[in-house]
Amino acid sequence: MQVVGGAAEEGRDEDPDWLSNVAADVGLIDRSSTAERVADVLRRRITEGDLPPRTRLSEEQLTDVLHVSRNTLREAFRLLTHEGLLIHVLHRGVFVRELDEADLGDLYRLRQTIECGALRSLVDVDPARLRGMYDDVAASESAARRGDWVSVGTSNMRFHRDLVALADSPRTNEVAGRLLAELRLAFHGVASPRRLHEPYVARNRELLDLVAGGEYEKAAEGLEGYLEDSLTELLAAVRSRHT
Amino acid sequence: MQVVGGAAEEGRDEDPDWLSNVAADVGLIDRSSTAERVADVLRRRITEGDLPPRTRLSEEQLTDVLHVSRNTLREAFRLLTHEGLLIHVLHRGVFVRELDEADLGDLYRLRQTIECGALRSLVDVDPARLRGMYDDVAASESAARRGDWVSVGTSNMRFHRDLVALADSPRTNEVAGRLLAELRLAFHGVASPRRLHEPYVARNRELLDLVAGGEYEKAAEGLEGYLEDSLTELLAAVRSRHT
DNA sequence: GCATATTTGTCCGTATGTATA
DNA sequence: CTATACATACGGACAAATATG
Repeated sequence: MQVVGGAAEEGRDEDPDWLSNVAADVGLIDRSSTAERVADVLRRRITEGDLPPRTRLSEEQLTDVLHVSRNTLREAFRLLTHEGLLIHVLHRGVFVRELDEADLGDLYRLRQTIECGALRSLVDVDPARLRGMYDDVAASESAARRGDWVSVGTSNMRFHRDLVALADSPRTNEVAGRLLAELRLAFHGVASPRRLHEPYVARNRELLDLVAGGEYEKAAEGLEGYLEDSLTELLAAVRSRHT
Repeated sequence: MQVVGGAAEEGRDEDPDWLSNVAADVGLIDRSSTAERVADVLRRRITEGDLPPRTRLSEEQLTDVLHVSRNTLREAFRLLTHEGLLIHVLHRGVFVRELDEADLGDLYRLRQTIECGALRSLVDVDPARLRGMYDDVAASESAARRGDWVSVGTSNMRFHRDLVALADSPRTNEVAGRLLAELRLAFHGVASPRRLHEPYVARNRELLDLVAGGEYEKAAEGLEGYLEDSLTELLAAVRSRHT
């Protein structure tokens, strides 16, 4: 398919390790099946907002564009459906998911248990592991100064992903990743992304300082209120969009 | 396919609501696709222990037995792979997942945050909603008196599923369901299921009484220790099996 | 190490069933 | 009610990778 180009066209006897590493760095993951690469493309289009909620993904149309068979495409659909980005209506096809207010409430409640639970499970975090999160905060601050609120949102979400990752639990990471991906569905198409993201830049730094100081319980309590406020803002934003 | 038989053979103009309800009750859900029904069959075989971990699921073999095409079967594989019950090795096929000790530790840590988080989020649970859980406990006690430890394990897991369901969060339910399904992979093939399940029959009742009394925080704390003990037992059991 | 057989990965064409105009 | 469009499911085919001798 066109995305990976002629990477594995000619039958090299052995792909050296550095090759797959480079491919991973550039984002052209080659170790995966065609279906997963198709899913990667669609996931990006969705999370970047090119495919807004309620968009129908026609099998015929996409097989033409992506140059893959319907079977392969359907496998990609399955992947994304189970990530919550698509919904599958029997005999009607797949659509980009739209989140209603109940979904948002549910999403934030689970975020609260997952993220705060991750914080509370911490013991003696190596300060070196917080460097990435300080980078995330710095990226948010820089983007905020530029007024690039979409980028602020992106690095805020990366902050939360890295926060959960401190707990070193693969399954927790996976669940958190899915929640954050779903959340992006709600962020796109909001009238004022500034109100949605700006307040949390400073709060992220405060939170991170608490973690750096080993005050995990305090951090968890702070995060609880943080998420409640965030949900309130988000609900207000989507409500104003629908009127 | 043969599993659902001739449920919706003749084209009735309108299925009355009670009909689909009955179908759901009996477990012959007809609204699903063939792939999902195939996945249901395989899921049952796996969770019941008929297909032990490391078993390879041959496409050719299963298409013969289940009378479905390879494409349909592969869609079912995809579903179960994303539930964590199968692993998919590129160009080698799918295998029933085997959990190592790290998996078990990870699983229980996430269980702890999810289940205890669900308990802590409760406020004023309607006592009527606890009836199902009291039934679960009664079923465990009855099976324990019979010495049917596998059934004890089954109703214990149902207890935990219903416990999480009290929080009324669809996503939390889904995550908890997947965790419990994965857990069953580890339970089967254990030498002494009694040690694994018996101690928790009484503890389930204690826990439930705390919930009935509105002592959610106390229940959550109790559950933490409960799960730690359970993990210790489980690790000992799988270790003794591998020697 | 090599050649062969087996199995999976991918794609295509088609027939059937379902939803919507 | 009919017609159209589309998803569902099937079977066959070939390529690619793996396993086996």
